This record gives sequence, structure tokens and C-alpha cells, in this order.
Amino acid sequence: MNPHDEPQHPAPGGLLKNLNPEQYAAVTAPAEPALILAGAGSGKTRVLTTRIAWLLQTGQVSPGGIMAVTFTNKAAKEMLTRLTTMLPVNARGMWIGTFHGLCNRFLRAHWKLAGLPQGFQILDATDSVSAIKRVIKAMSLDEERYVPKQVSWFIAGAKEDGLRPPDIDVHDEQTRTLAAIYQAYEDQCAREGVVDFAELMLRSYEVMRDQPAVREHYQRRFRHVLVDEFQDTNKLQYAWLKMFAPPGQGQSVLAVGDDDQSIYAFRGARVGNMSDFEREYRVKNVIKLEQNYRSFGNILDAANELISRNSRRLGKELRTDAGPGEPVRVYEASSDFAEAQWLIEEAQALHRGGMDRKEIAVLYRSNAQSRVIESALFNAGIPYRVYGGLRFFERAEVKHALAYLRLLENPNDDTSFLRVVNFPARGIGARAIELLQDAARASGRSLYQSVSAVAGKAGSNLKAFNDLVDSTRNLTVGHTLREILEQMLEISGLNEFYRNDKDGAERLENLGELINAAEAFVTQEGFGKDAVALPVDELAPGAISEGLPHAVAPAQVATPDAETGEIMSPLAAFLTHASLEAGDNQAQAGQDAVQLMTVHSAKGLEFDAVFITGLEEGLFPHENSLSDGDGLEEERRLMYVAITRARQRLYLCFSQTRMLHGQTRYNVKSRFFDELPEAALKWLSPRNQGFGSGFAREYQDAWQRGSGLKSMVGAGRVERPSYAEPPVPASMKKKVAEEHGGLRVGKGVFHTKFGEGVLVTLEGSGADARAQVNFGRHGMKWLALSVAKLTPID
DNA sequence: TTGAGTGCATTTTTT
DNA sequence: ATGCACTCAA
Repeated sequence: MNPHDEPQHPAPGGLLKNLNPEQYAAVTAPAEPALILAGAGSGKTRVLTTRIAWLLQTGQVSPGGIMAVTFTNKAAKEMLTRLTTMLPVNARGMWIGTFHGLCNRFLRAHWKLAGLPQGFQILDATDSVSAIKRVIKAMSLDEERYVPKQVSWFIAGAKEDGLRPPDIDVHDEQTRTLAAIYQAYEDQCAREGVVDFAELMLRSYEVMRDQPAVREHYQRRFRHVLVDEFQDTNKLQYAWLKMFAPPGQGQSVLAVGDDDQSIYAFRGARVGNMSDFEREYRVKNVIKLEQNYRSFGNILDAANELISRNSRRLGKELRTDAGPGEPVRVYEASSDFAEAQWLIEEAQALHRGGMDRKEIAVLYRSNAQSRVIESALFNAGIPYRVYGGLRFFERAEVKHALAYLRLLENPNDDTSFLRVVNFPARGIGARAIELLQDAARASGRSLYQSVSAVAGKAGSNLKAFNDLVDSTRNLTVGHTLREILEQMLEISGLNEFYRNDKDGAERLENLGELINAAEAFVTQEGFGKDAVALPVDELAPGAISEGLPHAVAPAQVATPDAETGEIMSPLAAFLTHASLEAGDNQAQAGQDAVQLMTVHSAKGLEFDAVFITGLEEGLFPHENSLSDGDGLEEERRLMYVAITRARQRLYLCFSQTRMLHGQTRYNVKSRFFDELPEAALKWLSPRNQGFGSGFAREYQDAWQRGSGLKSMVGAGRVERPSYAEPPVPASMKKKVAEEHGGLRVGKGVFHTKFGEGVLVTLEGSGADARAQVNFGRHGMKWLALSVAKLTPID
């Protein structure tokens, strides 16, 4: 269909009902490039899904002609779920998924052209680092100078710039070596038949770039491409997109994003892609979604005022019909502990007032800040949930099990081999492994293939390991995924190991959970939404791949491969799934618990009440962000994201004193307070709250810290501890406030040039008296009191 | 092979 | 303060 003579489509009433004019315009935008600036809480997901539903319902496109890309599995899933409630669609024909998920799907179909083995497996970030570590060792390079993590960063960065090892600009020795490591790592990955995350993107980009037939096929196929969170795309992802839907090809590309919520520059996201998109695609349709359906007015006023301080914005202001609502409450605490204590009392009050605990979120800039809050919640016996810990498929025992499974699929996967060759221990030590690695390196073969080259006791132990893997494989041929897992867990000795381990109960549970996950994958997911190769006729010349019989009975057989007719086993599909989706991070996700997370991980979520904690110079905005150019603006966007998470109530708090890295820091309140509209704020008196003043508070403080988190078993499972009065620590008794002419350590001071600060240290006396003051954005200063005019404040 | 002891870094993170 | 990665002795 020619997009330029767009016919009038009958507007199906149900779908478009209740859309505001901007949303309506976005949903029914003509089939040409469009940029949607979607503010926080403006119904972005709704627009995306309604758009797809509308396109399908009006017959402008069939499922096979749609590609919708997101960043997270969660977003992709949500889109799919909402879509299916709007419209009975055959989801299989559509390409809805994450960038990486779609790349995987693409490479499974074109593995040969991509130069990959058919059953290639995917390395997660941790696997990739350990693979790089092996490369560095094999090259006998100094691990101090070439830190595996940093090298991994370098390689991922290069790939995201579309660079292969020969393309690296080797201007110095260091870069030359890095490029050499990159090359060796690539070779190793090829030998082992694995790809990392960045490779998924780059490899599929290259296939599209270098294979005209494939490129033309997909460009013809995808009439409508939709991209979520466009502000988070990196250089490679944008280039990838342009391969599927280049400017001027008549495809409709709908990019949805919010430049004000771009908070991932540090990992390569380029907000600039939005304006590049607008220019390169000659976008006529820029639609702003500014009507907010989430928050009350005061909250939005705060967000708008704050973000207006940023330059280089595409320009957008949120508005609401909901009225001003409650003021934004601000609390100044004396210590991080008092901050946590106050926050908990406030949260309890909200809960007593009928708010679910899971509707209350506590946000912080860095993970280290969660400890005090956790500790306080724990002691108060309030259930809570911390986001961002280890996720299911990242747990050690699960990774062990997956490594065994990978070896069943591909014994030449050295990463997996090394992970489990001596776990559980079977007498294969570092020496044996070194010998084996030497042999493998010498012959250019895998560790598995080199076992026979190792002599003696070590050799026979290694052989026994190989036999173990081989026999498991032989034993489980033709069995269900569940049976394969059960057999593997027994034969490998993992089950027995954790049965005998005194702390093994939870790990055993997780292994059981892994079996469940496999079962669920096979039945519910109808495995291989992502993993299964495309139907044979997918690439038939001139094929209009809409309406193909995609339906495959789930849990039956995998779809045969496009070229050879070979089948991707359920096991291989499950392993792929495990790499692409790390799973949830907490067992009791369903419980009504207060939600703790970093501001970054709060993006995309919303809560009735939000506490933004630790609003102090150096912490938020973070000190490390102030050095680089766009750093402060990104911090401000981060704050903007945090504010706009709140529906009804927003609390901001900061503390005069904070324990960080084992040292007490005296912080100045965040500059962001100066950037919020005073009329929307309500400052709460710090004096009437918490533990009162001085000694009593510090004493309580010290004791609470001492109790720590060590004794905790798990969130929300513990009752309030009954305790005797703790003894007064000696350090407390001796403590005397340092004072000088009305100045006190820990209290505020004013300096005519540097403004407000916090007194950190006082030294010397008389003419020699010096003071150390933290002036926040002006930094830490030493001042001679005989010269500097410091006046106490408060 | 395993345990205790030492050194070191410690913004944000999905796939 | 604390966790983790790595070293060295038993």
C-alpha cells in the first residue's frame, strides 16, 4: 500500500474512545515517520498498543507487517498483554519484543548467513566478563592493566559503535592491545559458539547491511515499525532500526520517547537520536503528549519547574486536570538513621490511612543508601522489597545448572565447562585445568575435546567429567525438558551437594524453581516466541509474509530451521530464554511490601506515595556526575523521573549527616531544592520529629547501626525485636562537641562568598583556628577562622 | 582443595 | 563499613 494515498479508515469506536486529542492524533497518525514526545504518565503504552490495534483493525496491516521494539521484557510483555485484551490477534506473526529478543529471533532464522552455529548460545554480562578474563590470561597480559570488566566495557562500546577489531583506531599501545584482546575474544566466542548481548545487535545489523535479499525482504515486510523509549537507544540500535526501516522507504516508523527521561547516557544511550530521527526521517508529525493522568498538580509543578532548568530540551510541559492535591512534603533529618525513622513513621501513617504498602516507594540515588532504610524497616517489622538484587537466572546454583544444560547442547562451550568441571568438587584443581587449557590452546580445540591430552590422575578425573556429561546427554535423548533437568541435577551431583550443604535448602528450592520455570516455558510460553526459527517460507522470494500459518502447537515440536529443516531443541530454546530474560529478583513478589529501589530502576513505574531520599549535594546530584558535561543535566532528569513516579503524595528528604563507606559525611541539601517551586512545597519541622536532639539521638543511632543487617533472614519475615536497653558505648561517653565562637561541627554556617555550608571539622585555637566546611557545590574548603567570616545558621 | 586473611573499591544497569 | 576477589598456608 502506498502510504501517501492514505484511505479514510472507518474509526472503530471502541478502540479510540476516551483518547485525548493528542493521543488520538498519535494513534491514528498517517503511515509515515512520526515522533511522539510522551511525557511521564501521559498514556504512552496505551497509545502504542492502541495504535497497533487500530492498524490491525482497520486492515492497514496484518500482524506480520508489524514490528514493535522495547528495551525490557516487561515492557514487551505488557504491550502484548494489553494488545490481546483489545483485540483477538495472532501474536505470533508480529515482531514484538526487546531489541535483543528480536535480534535473537532474526539470527535464529539467518544463522548461516550470520556465520553462527545453529544452536548458538548467549552470554550474559557476567559470562562475557569471565570469557574475556580467560582471553586476557591466555594472552599472558597483566590483569592489573587490562581489567576484565573494563575491557568488557571497551568491547561492548566498540560493538555499539559498529566497530570490529580491525576498525579500531590504534593510536597507542594500550588501544592496540585492547583491539588484540577484542579480536581474540571474538575468535574464542566463535570457537565456542556463543555471542554476547552487543554481538546480537551488531551481528544482525551486519547481516541486514550486507545481505540485500534479506534486507529487502524485511523492509518489504515491516510496514509499521514502532519503537518505545526511543531516548534510550544507542548508536547501533538506531543504525539497526534504519536497516529495517530506512528513511524514505515509505515505511511508517513511530518513535516514542521522552528526552526529559533520558537517564542512561552512561551506558551509551544517545538522546540525540531523537533529533537525528526527526531530521533524517523528515518527520512532519511531532506529537506531544503532555496531558498527565498520573499525578496531582503540585507534583507536576515541581517536575516542570525542575526540568525547565535543563537546556537542550525538545520542550514539553506536563499538565493535569486533577487539581493541586497535597503539597510536596520536605523533611530535613539530622542523620541518615533519623531520615529512615521519619520515613517509616510517615509510611506507617499512610498505610494506616488505607494505602497499600506496595503503593509506597522509597527511592534513592545509589544502592548503598538502602541499608539504613532496610535496617529501620526491618527493626520496625515492616515488610519491604528491595529491587535490583540478584535475579533468578543469575543465582549461582541456577547458573551452575544452566552450565550443565549448555554442555549437553554444546560440550565445546568452555565457559560452561570451566564453571562446573569441578563443581561439585571432583578432584579437578587449578593445575589440572591449566594443563587442559594449555593442551586446548596448542591444538585450537575446546577443553572438552582436549581432555585426552591430559595424563595421570587429573586426566582420568577429567575423563570422568566428560563421561558424566556424555552419559547425561545419552540418557536424556528424546526426553522432556523436565526429565532432562531432573536427570542432570541428580547425575551432576548438584542436588546431592546442596542437600548436604547446611545452607543449601534455599538453593535446592531455586533448583526446583528452575524445573518449574522450564515447565512453564514449555507449556505456557509455547516455547520459542523468540527462540524458534521462522517458518520455511519466511524468505521465499516475493513472499508476502502476512498471514502465514505461524501457529505451532505449544510443547510439541520446535519449528524446523529455515534452511536445513533441523529442529531447535526445547532445551536450546530454554537456554536462550534464560539468557535473554534474567527473571524476577525477589521470591515474594506478590506480598504487600514497601518498595525500595534506585531512581533508575523506578523508571516506568508509578506509586501512590513516593519518598525521594538522600537529597544532598554529592549524593543527588551525585558528585561523580558533576565533572562531565551533561552530567548535571542527566542528574536533573533523574530527579525528574523520580518526582513523576508519584500519584498522590511526594516526600523529599535529606540528612545533615550520613554514614558512607565507613565515614560520616556532612552534607549540604541538594541544589534541586532551589529549583522547585516554593508554593508546591511544605517544609516539615525537623525538631518535633524523631528522637529529639543531641546525645540521645546519636546514642540510639550508634546502637541501631551496631545491630546491623547480619542477623536478618529475609524481608518482612521477622517480628519487632524485643530488646533490653543497650549499654552506652564508650565512644559516646567521651564525645564532646567541638565548638568555636558559636560554630558547631555538623551545623550549618554561612560564608559571604561560598554561601551555605556545613561545618565538618574544627581545629586549633585562637589565631590558629581553622575550620573545614562542606559547601556542597563549591566543594570542601579549609578556612582560617581569623580571616574567613563564618556565621552560624539555624 | 579449602579456609582464613588481606587488599580494594564503592553511581546509575537492561539485554 | 562491607563485601568481594584474590593470595597463601594447612
